[in-house]
Amino acid sequence: MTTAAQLDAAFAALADPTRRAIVARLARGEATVLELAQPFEISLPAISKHLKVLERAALITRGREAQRRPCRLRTEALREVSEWAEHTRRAWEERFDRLDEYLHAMQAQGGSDHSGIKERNPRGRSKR
Amino acid sequence: MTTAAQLDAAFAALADPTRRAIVARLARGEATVLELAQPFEISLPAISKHLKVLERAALITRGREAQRRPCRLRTEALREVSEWAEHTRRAWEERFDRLDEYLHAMQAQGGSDHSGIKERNPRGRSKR
DNA sequence: GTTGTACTTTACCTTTAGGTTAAATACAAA
DNA sequence: TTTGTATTTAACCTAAAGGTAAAGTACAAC
Repeated sequence: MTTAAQLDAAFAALADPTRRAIVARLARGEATVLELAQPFEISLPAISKHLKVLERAALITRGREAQRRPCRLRTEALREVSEWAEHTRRAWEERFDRLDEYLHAMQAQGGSDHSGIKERNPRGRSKR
Repeated sequence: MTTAAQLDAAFAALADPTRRAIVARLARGEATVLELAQPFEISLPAISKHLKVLERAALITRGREAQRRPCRLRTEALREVSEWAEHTRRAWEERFDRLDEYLHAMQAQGGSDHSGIKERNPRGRSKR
């Protein structure tokens, strides 16, 4: 179930470039905190905080292996993010298709659109 | 071209729930500032600021129609966001498939994985 | 039980994000 | 040219985000 709060937490977590880099790193496989910290110049506590944010956003889970805390990516939240963006984008493009048809119908009978924005189809000519 | 800065701006812009709501509203069609502000309890200057953030992140464009500034969604940035999330997710799932195969090979000859995280395939059994 | 390793927590600082109200701008209409 | 409508800019406030250093916890190994 995609609660609004879930999406919210995921987007907020991914807004930080360090956190996105961590997520990208984890996509290549599980890693410990020290391993994740290594590419960055910030302190370990800072990394620790970032991981906590990612965990609360359900973007990662943390295991335990002796004194290490290996991190693993969770895919659900990532999928929700991508689906929200795709769904929103598609909604607009479909609407645009309809508007496009409408405008051509209008143009055929000499109408005008009054949009104030210069006509510029973001995808070039509409498919279909 | 997907510059890191572009993605960064887009994710940062979408981190705010008000801004995501505005984007979702715009997916249903062009709207003026007043129209966009209407569902929210915050002041007009606050909306204006949000729109500026969205514009700088290239998530919207703004036209001009007399004293109105109709906003229109741009799809490129949204696509980049969704592609980043999908790509990252897929990278992990593909890696997981390989690990999965490896683990089963190990299991077949009596090995152990030492991961510290309880085995739990996020997608159920791996496809292929 | 002391030492080392891998973190996390606490207490703190500084910057920025999101909000406000009041004033400014841009244009239309009377 | 005054008035109204739509929106932005300016000045300001407050809370939260991201960072730090220093102390605390957990576990392994000696």
